[in-house]
Amino acid sequence: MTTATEKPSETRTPLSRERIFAAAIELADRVGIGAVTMRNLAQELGVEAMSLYHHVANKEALLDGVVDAVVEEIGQALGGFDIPSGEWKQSLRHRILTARRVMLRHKWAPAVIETRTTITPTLLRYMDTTLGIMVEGGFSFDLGHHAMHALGSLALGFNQELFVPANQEQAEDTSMIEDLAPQLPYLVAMMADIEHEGPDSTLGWCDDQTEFEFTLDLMLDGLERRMA
Amino acid sequence: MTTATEKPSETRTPLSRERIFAAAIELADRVGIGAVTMRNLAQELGVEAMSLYHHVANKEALLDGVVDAVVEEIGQALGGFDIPSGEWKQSLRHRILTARRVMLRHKWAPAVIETRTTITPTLLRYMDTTLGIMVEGGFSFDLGHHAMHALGSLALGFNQELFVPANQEQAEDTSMIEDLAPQLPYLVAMMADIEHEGPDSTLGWCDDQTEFEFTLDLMLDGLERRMA
DNA sequence: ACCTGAACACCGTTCAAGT
DNA sequence: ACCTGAACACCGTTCAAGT
Repeated sequence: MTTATEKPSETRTPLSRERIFAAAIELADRVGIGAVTMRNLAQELGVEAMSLYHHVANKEALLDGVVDAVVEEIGQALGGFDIPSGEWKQSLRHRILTARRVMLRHKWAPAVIETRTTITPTLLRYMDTTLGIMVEGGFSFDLGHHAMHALGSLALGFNQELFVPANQEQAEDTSMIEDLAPQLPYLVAMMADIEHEGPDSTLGWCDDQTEFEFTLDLMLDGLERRMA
Repeated sequence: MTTATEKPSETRTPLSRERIFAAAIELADRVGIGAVTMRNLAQELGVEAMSLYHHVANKEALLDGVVDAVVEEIGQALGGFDIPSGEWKQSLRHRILTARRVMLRHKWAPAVIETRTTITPTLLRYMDTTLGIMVEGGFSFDLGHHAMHALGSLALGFNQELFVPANQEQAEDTSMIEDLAPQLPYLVAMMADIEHEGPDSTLGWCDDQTEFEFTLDLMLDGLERRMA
């Protein structure tokens, strides 16, 4: 598959942190993050599990590296970590929507990012330029600081969706809601209101992109007001 | 310790879902969620691990029950799931800050909640009354629906803090930032700006409560504007 | 109806050994 | 310097068996 000649074990590409992280991302994209175990990952690389420990301290360090590589990918999608010259609000909006597109390629990434307890160099650079966009746009450091907290994971392109259905059957199983309907007048009324809009609307009608942009604009508008 | 007489194995309290969930919460509060294994939890209840499976289908169902119990605790802290009569913005603000106080008692809960893929009855009731506050306050169902998405985990009292330092040493280790300082002009300037405010300010100066309320008010103000 | 013990198929990781 | 194989101490869970 690769351009390497097929002579086995002759000039085997040596392991490296970059190769390991790239393989982990590829594996997670293909079979899910749950299947990214040290043993599986090693097999993917044609190596024994213990060989990985020569390049990463442990599994936590592996996941740190994976997150770092994903943020690097955001940087590439942005054409580098520069501060664009235009208006801050538009720059920030574009940056966050770009990050979101990268996250949509790696649906497992938000969950992994949220388990991290250490920051990575690439992420620090990403945070710095994000703050830079705001400061160059007229934010005080104090407001910029609050804004970084407020945007939170949104700045990395995801809004933690609580309770995404694990599978299709689950998404279509409304029996619990039907049982509880008398106790849920507002949710039931909301669903009725939405069905009124179109016959193909059901409980799963929410459009993620729309909701993401609604939240993003809610915050950007609020920040703009506080700046004034 | 309990009021039960000490006669062993005579009138042992039978296992129940409620007892199991309560014990799991107590154990998580005391030793962390990572130590809540089926074996440890069983030992805490004076029973074998396999006995738990007679009451919960598996570990996922256990965690679902735990989340349900935590939401129930929010309900109790609110004095029930009723819709208060006052102004919507104040009611919603109070509700969310109350949820936050409960989460501060169970610091592991946000992470567990974010791993859930099924919704629970108690959570549905909590969501319904949250929506109810907005609708009774004049929101359209459409705006209320967007608002539920926008508030997201905030409505349960937490704002996913990315990269909380795992320990004290890590929080005080600024060597990586110092190495990268030339590439982080805005973060460095922000830190300098804050030190200017007071000599005891460091990188860890952020006050969680303040940041939480900033984000909350940012969103509530934005929703108020969109309602008009 | 409820609980148990042994066993299975996994984990991440340590260690001593190979080349 | 880099990789390996066996082993250890854990997991969640199945199964057949007890009372």
